[in-house]
Amino acid sequence: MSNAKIGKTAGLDGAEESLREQTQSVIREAIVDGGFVAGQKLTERALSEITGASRSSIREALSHLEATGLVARQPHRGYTVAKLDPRSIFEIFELRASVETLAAELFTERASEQEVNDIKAAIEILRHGVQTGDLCMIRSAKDQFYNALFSGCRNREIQKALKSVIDRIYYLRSQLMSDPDRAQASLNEMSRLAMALVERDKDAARQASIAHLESARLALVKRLSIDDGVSLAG
Amino acid sequence: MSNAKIGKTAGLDGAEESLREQTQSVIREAIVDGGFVAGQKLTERALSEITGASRSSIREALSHLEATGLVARQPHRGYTVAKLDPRSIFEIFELRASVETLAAELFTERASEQEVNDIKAAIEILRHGVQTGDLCMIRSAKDQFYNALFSGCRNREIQKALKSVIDRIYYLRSQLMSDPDRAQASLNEMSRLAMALVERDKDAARQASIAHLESARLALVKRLSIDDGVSLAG
DNA sequence: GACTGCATTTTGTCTGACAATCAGGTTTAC
DNA sequence: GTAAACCTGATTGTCAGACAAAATGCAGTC
Repeated sequence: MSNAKIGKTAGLDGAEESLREQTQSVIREAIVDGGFVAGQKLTERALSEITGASRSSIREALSHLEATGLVARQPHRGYTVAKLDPRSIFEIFELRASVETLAAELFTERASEQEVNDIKAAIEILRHGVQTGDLCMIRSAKDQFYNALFSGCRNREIQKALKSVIDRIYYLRSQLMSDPDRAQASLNEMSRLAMALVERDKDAARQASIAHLESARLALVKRLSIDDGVSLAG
Repeated sequence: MSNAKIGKTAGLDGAEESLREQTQSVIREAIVDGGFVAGQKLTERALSEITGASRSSIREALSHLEATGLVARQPHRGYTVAKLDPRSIFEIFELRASVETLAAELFTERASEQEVNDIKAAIEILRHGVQTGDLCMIRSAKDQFYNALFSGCRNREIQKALKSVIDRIYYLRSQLMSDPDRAQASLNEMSRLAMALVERDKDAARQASIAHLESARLALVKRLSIDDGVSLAG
């Protein structure tokens, strides 16, 4: 009965993750991929059945995920997939605008040639994905882009901070990218950013990063039919 | 035997924290206050004896703290208080310089009069603490200052991000503040920042924040006898 | 002193237990 | 008919105890 779904992944990866970590990954991925939707209740028994892990491991995993902000706990009511109200989305973008822009600036100073090439490659894949409307390709291209950016800025704290907030809005991305106009606009913005990164032009990177995030935020706000003025106030 | 050290804190606080959360707080505070030193091993049995909680609760608490970066886990070797190498300290300050400065800027736009007054009050306490060399007072004044700043910037994401990195270098603060010169310098810098915040002068706040963090970083680096060039490279 | 083998400790995980609490439906009172 | 009171089943929060696997420490050997 136990280990039914996760198993030992015998010998293939040398990583040797603990069961709790694997469980955590399963839950995390289910959330960011949209398999678990925002607000959904996560009962320990259900997770136990899905993952095959015992309540102890599930609870440890949930405790970790709670700290990352992906799930929320209500006393005696258990865990739910964290909900993002418009206000939180605004706040996340405000933070991202600052940190991600810093990451871009640092990238221009510190990235290796390999990382610069990764950026170039990611943009090419992204372009192809947008042309063919392949959401999956778009997603993996963006992942690659951001991984190169994070790696190139040579700052694990920035990486951690960004990863955590991006994780939380990840599931909204596919919603946005399914709109071809937004996909095209996003490609243009990211291309501009990529060009600045490749040329190691700090100022241009800064501007492109800010522009991209602002644009993404507006698109999201529009998509969620939120009056920006309201979410700004208070 | 159980609940020996934590107990129910009967009725005083309406918060009604779960035992796991209380345990977490106890461990966290022990770390940031320096009761547990960096690198120290945290065995489950020892923590269990200290807090009175069972292994399950301890492990949940540790799992949460691991996510916040305060403790580190090594497979089959358990948890230790997270160690900060010079590189990480540098990275944290780089991140802080960006986010904390943003917080200061936002404060000038969004803070309530109450929060402005809290800043003023905190600086007065800080001044008094520095004059008398009372480290405890200095600490609580800085806590108050930062709480007001975080609250006034009206962005919980920024608050969370900053709290988490500041927690991790908290224990270094008292080391720095025990040097009267540094304490005085810190007071001057923070006064300048406070003045800008009170006058809601965004540009001045930005500059003061950057200056303060850079100065704090340099002091820390000097204190730890680190060649800045080395920690910057790579 | 370096190395090997065994005993002890610790981790990682599971199971089963139980009180407290919550959620939902049912009965009762007005 | 609605609202309050009640009961019941599910779920959480926590504990204790179990056990294999891994790490650690130590004694004895070379």
